Amino acid sequence: MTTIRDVAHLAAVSIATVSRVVNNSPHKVHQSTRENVLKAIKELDYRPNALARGLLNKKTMTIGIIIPDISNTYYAEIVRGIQDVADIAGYAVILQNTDRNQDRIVKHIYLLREKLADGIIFGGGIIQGDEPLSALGELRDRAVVIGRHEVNFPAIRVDNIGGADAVTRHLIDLGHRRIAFIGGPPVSTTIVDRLTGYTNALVQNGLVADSQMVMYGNFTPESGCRVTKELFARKEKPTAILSANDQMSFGAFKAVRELGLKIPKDVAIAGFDDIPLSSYFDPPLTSVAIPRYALGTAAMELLVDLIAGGTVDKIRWFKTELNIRESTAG
Amino acid sequence: MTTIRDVAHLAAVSIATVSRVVNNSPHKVHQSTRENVLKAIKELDYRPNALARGLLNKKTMTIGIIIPDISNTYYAEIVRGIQDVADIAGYAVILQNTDRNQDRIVKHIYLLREKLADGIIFGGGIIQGDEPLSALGELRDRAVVIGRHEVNFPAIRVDNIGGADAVTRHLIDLGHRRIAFIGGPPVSTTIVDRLTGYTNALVQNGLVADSQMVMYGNFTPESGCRVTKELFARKEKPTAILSANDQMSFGAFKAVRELGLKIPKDVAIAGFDDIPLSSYFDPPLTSVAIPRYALGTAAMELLVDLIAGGTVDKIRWFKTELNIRESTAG
DNA sequence: ATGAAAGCGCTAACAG
DNA sequence: CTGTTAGCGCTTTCAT
Repeated sequence: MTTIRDVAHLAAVSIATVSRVVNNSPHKVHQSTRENVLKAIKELDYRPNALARGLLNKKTMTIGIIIPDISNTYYAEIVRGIQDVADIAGYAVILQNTDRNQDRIVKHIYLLREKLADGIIFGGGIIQGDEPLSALGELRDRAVVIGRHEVNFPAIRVDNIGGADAVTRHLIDLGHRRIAFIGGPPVSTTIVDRLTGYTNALVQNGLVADSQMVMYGNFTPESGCRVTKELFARKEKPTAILSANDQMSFGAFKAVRELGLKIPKDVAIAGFDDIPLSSYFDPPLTSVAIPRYALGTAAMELLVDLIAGGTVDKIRWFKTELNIRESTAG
Repeated sequence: MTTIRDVAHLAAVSIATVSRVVNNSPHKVHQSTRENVLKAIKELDYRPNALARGLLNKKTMTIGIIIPDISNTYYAEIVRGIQDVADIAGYAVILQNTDRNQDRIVKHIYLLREKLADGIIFGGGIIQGDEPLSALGELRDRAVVIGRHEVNFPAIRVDNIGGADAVTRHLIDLGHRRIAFIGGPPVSTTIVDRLTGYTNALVQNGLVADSQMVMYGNFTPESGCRVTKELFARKEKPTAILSANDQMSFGAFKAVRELGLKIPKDVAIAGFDDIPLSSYFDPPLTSVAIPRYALGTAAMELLVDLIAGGTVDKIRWFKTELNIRESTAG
């Protein structure tokens, strides 16, 4: 491995001069000296050691992302947004999956601290309790969260209540009165908000929020299918189903097909997320779109600000968008 | 930030002793001393600085993954596999998206080198030319690739030829004679292999490989839809379509529906990847499954070996699996 | 069993 | 304009 010393030797200058050239230091370096150094650098294929650098100036140009699961498209697109901004800003990104396991969250926070990450983004899932907080240490004021959390870090939030309200109203406007809601694990604030929006819309339109009509899946299509079948095994059957993500909606599609019912004639179905494939199902799915990629870019931009200036207490809201398709309409 | 020095002070020992305790060094440390140190560590919430460590022993416990696009499920699951193994082995993972841009690949390799990554995995896309190779420097023998590349690093490969052959045979066995193939960008070795398998199967069954029947999309459902419509605008229409990924198959579904044709009665459709939603479409899609997650875990295991022992020239093959569903069968 | 000290590769005063 | 040097936090001989 070639070091700054090797370059200094070859260029017959001191290591300080090499450092100045490498860092485009304001310190003046004679043009010819600079060229010599540059030539030596190229010849030796020299790359400054980022560890040594970081050790000195406590800045590693590395940030960490902590998310539940990268293989979930939702988070993957957030990460993509984060990455793209990080890339431009010159940050490397360390990715950590947690599977919503609090112990792993804490472990990963510590790891990021050891590596002297310049900042951290909690991309989803829930941060709760004191442990993660105390684990953060000096990273505490270099953290951004996406979503609604107990902690009050600068945050990127989505108007899930508004989104759920809008899609529920849409179903009500179509004449539906028995609208079922399929949630995910009820610990998620996202789910809580979507359920709240749904309930609000019902109540404000003079309908009863029947707890019998609320079921919980686990975000997979399988669970959507299973839960839908349960719903239709009741005497009071729904005429519309809103599920907390598209995957479960497609499970519902399957269940409904197997029951011999038609969408949207016999039952209307709507989802959340608006994944790219939603318009390719038959019928195309009505869905509440979340600007996932933008969530990521915004989070990283916020973090860059935070690292640079120490801005705090910012919350940036994102709106959802209701994309009406044939699974509820035509 | 608390350092080893602070701990030494509080525990009234030397920093050497603290280091021994922290690293469970074979060097004997008296039990009572050890306990004192441990107490001080806990009290100060001390975490060893990984940069300083890495600087000294040239080992950062960090590896890099270079992939085309994390928001693509295919790669996301590979990354997940890599991460899970990395996590257990104690490695942090730096993720880099390239969008198949060679300049970014090179830039990211350099970055990983600067950060003294212990190893690197090329998770997809193509590594070509000398530039990436020379950029690797000392990382050259700490690299693993997934897929078939010009470079000959230890590799994880998928039997795409066999997979394409199997699904094509399946279509032939069903009586199809005009089978179209929708590929992705033809630079991809994956696509080349799938096309090869398809062609082989045709030829070995005495059919002509009609170049008119081969189209190229770009992996999106939109492109699948567009290309399928083109196919059906010809006089010689296909009776079956094999596409290089499921996304394009679903585009084909849409095109076929719009043409008023029935699947599989009028046209059979099969894809590659077998994404989770494939069995939720109507009809469920026949698809060649790729063990994405296993590809990731295997790659990371290989890299761990490489870092540890310097094993080389290993290639590990993975088989595909043909999942027959109603889009081709009954 | 413990400590002192060298030095990993680099940057930033401080001299000259 | 260029060089010398201290020291970032840590591990590891080498002494004691």
